[in-house]
Amino acid sequence: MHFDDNMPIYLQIKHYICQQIITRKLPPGSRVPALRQLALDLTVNVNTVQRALNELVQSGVLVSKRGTGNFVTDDQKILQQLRQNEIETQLAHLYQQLHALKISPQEMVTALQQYLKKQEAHQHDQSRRDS
Amino acid sequence: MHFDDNMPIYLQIKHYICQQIITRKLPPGSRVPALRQLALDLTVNVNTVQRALNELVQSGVLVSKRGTGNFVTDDQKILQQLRQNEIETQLAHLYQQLHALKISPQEMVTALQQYLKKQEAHQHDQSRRDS
Amino acid sequence: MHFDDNMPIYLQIKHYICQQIITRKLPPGSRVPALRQLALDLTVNVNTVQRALNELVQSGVLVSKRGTGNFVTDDQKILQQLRQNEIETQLAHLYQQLHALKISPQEMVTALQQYLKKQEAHQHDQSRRDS
Amino acid sequence: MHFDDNMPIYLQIKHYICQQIITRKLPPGSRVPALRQLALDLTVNVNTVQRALNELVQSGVLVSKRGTGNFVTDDQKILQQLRQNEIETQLAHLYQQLHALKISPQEMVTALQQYLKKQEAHQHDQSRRDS
DNA sequence: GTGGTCTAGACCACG
DNA sequence: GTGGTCTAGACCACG
Repeated sequence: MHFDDNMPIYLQIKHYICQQIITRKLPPGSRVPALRQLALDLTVNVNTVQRALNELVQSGVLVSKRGTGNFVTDDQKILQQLRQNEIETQLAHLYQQLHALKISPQEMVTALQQYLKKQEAHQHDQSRRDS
Repeated sequence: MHFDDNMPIYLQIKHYICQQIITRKLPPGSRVPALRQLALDLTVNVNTVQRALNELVQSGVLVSKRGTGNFVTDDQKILQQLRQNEIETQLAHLYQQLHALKISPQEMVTALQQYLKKQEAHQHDQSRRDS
Repeated sequence: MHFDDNMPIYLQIKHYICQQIITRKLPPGSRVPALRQLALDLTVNVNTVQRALNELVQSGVLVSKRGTGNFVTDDQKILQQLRQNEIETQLAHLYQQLHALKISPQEMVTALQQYLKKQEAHQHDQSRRDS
Repeated sequence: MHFDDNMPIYLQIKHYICQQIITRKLPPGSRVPALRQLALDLTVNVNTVQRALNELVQSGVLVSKRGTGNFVTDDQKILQQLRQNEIETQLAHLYQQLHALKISPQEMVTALQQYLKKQEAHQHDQSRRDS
């Protein structure tokens, strides 16, 4: 994983773990990799991972069991919410940014569609080159 | 203006000025408020503003004239590019984030449309309440 | 190192580090001396060195690793380019200056050759005197 | 004329006037344009021009006649020297820079020859496009 | 008054 | 210990 130097790494790790949970790479109730393992995987200091996990435990997304590790909550409500929040946050961010550039809602949608079309074309090229 | 603690202030200032330029609140060729004035307005240090302006000068968006001030370029190519870049960056960010959540392109578009519809409704309410 | 008062120190530092990189005194992938150490060695302020390093990071010549230091890129393309740019800049400068004095390209070459011959003779004298 | 922000403008003006003298655009004994006229031509403050002229008077290249203006010296020795100095300075600068990059004298000559050849080709293109 | 450079020194995130 | 950001404040060139 690659980090953006302009944002605290622990926040980026927190976000990364949330993504894993939302996509069920870390399913409900599953054990999160050990602190030190995560630190190794992400080539990051243990303290930094610790801080990210702490905040996730605080918010109830993770449940810490002393001596055995951290587990993804199996509370469907929290998990549902986590996903909704994440998506809404991203959409709100896009809206706010483009709105500040005086771009109308209709334009936002067409701009996104164009972007996705271009993206698709690129990946087509990519996979053709790979095969 | 209010700053996000999780990002360097000078980058936020840079971004803010770019928005002003894109929306023509700072039209091509116009003078950017004086360095010290900006620092006062934004209640940050002169050097912090300097750094933001400096990077914009480096990239050709602003032109610095010794002893007279900083001016928005009137090179339409650069200004066009600035706008395009800004929009593309935002779309790329949304795409990357939602893609990581395993959301398909079609879903992205419909999610955005729903978000915008909800947004519109809110503002409708807002304006009704205001009148 | 001694600085020319008629040019910003940070640019001179930048140039100095580029030379070290081009001549492989700082080989690809190697660690640049610590920020504070460089400031001590060059007897300038930390921020001044920072600014020089920052611009080299921006241009991809250096890579900054949080908490560990700055490293020379190992991207051969960038390094190659750096060398070429540096040489071309110097030649362009000479050309422009002598051209302004109405000196023809042929004369430039012979003038350079004469200068180098004289230089060589001097160094010969020097080494004879040293031995 | 266009100035390099990284060097004092008065030095650049001084250099510019020297070039005019060496190329006889300002012949020996001729009158240098009036202070205020120069300032207008170069779109520069009067004080800045003044400072450049002062230094040229100090070095004997210009002769100031109270109330009538500044004149180029007609002392051939000084003029000869001025030209020689200028050329030698430029060659010395190139040598010093390329030497620092561990480039041998022979390489310097061939690099210059290549640069001039490329330059010639460009100007050929240019003039063909102009006609 | 205007921007550009530099210093001294604080504080932060990360290792 | 390492780099990154920010502040306060000085000094300079230029207009």
